Amino acid sequence: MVRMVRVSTRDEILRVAGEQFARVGFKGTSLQDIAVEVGCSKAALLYHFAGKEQILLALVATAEAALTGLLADLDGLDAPAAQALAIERFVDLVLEFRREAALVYEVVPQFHSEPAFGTVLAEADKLCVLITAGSEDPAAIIAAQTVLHGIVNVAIDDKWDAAELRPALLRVARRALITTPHHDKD
Amino acid sequence: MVRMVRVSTRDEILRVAGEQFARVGFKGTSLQDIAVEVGCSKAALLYHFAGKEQILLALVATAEAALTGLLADLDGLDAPAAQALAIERFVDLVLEFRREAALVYEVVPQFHSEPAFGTVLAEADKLCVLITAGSEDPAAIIAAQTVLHGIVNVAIDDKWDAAELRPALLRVARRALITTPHHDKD
DNA sequence: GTCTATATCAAGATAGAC
DNA sequence: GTCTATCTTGATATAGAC
Repeated sequence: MVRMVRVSTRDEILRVAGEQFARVGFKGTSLQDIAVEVGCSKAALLYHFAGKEQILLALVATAEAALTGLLADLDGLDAPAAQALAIERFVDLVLEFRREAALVYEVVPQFHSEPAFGTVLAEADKLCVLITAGSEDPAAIIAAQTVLHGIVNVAIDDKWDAAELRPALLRVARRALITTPHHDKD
Repeated sequence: MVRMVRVSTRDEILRVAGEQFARVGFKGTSLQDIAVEVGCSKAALLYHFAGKEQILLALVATAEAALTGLLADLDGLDAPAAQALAIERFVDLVLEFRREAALVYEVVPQFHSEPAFGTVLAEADKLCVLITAGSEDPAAIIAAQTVLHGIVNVAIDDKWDAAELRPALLRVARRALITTPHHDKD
C-alpha cells in the first residue's frame, strides 16, 4: 500500500529536472544530464514531455497550484492577520516545494516573455503585497522582497533540513517584517 | 577630465557580460549576445579574453578584491562592532558592485569544481560568520544567509536605485540580524 | 586590435524500429 | 514506453587577413 516502490518515469523526470534546474539553472541543465540521472535516453524524456520547456512548465504548475491555494486561504483576512499567516504559510510552502519555489523565484523571471508564467509571477507579487500589509512604502516592499528571496535561496541547498529551517526562517521573517509590537516571539 | 567618453572595449565587455550573467546566468548568456550589445564580433571578444569563463573570472576578481578589503577593515574589531560594520559595508559593497555580487552569490556556487573561485566563496563565508557575531546557532547562520542572499537578489534588478535601496536594506538587515537591544533604529 | 571565415562540438528535437 | 539513429541549430573557439 506504500506505492513508492516504482514511481513512474514521468514523476522521476520531474524530480530530477526540478533538482537540476534549481541547482544549475534551466539553461545550465541539458536533457542529456537529466536523462543520465533518470537512467533513460533523451528520446525517452521527449516521449513524456514535448520539450525541455514543457518540463519546466509542469514543475511551475505544481508551485502555482500551491500558491493559489495559499492566496485563497488568506483571502478575506484583515491585514495584520493576513501578514502573519502569509509568512507562516509561505515558509511551509517553500519547505514543501523547495525546488519548485526556487524555479518560480529564479528561473521563471528570466522567461518574462513567456505568457504561461504570467499568472505565477502575478501571484508571487500578490503574496508580497500581503506580506507588506499593503504598504506603499518602498522600504517595506524592499524588505519583503529581500526576505522572500532570501528564504527561497537558503531553502534550495540541502545543507539544512526542514526541521531546522522552519523555526529559523519564521523567526528571521517575523523579526524583519512584522511591524506591530506583538507576535515578535515564538 | 570626465574620462567616460570612450571606455576601453575590454571594460565595455566586462560591463555588458556582468549585466547579462547576473540577469540570465552564465550558461544563459552566449558570446553572441555579449558581442551584439558591445557592438563587436565574437572574435573580438575572444581577443580580449581567452574564453567565456575568463570573463567571469575577471568579474569575480573585482568582487573578490572589494570583499577582501571589507574583511581587512573588520579585522580586529570586537564581535558586536564587527557585526554592525559588516552589515553596513556589505550593503554598500553590493550596491557598488551589484552585478558582481550577484555572480558571487548565484553563479559562482555552480562552479564548485573550479578552484579559482575557492577564495571568494571562503571570504563570503567569513563575512557570514562575522555577521552572526560568531554564533554557532544554526538559526543565526540561517538568518544571516537569508538576509545576505535576499539583499543580493533584490539589488540585482534595476527597479530600485541605490538611494532607495540603501536605507531599506540596512533597516531590514539590522532588524533581522542584530540581537543587542541598541542600534535597532536609524 | 578587430574582423571574416571556419572548425568542432554539444544541444534540442524527430523518425522509426523494437 | 523506450531505444537507436539522425537532423538542425547554435555555441565556443581558432586561423589568418586587414
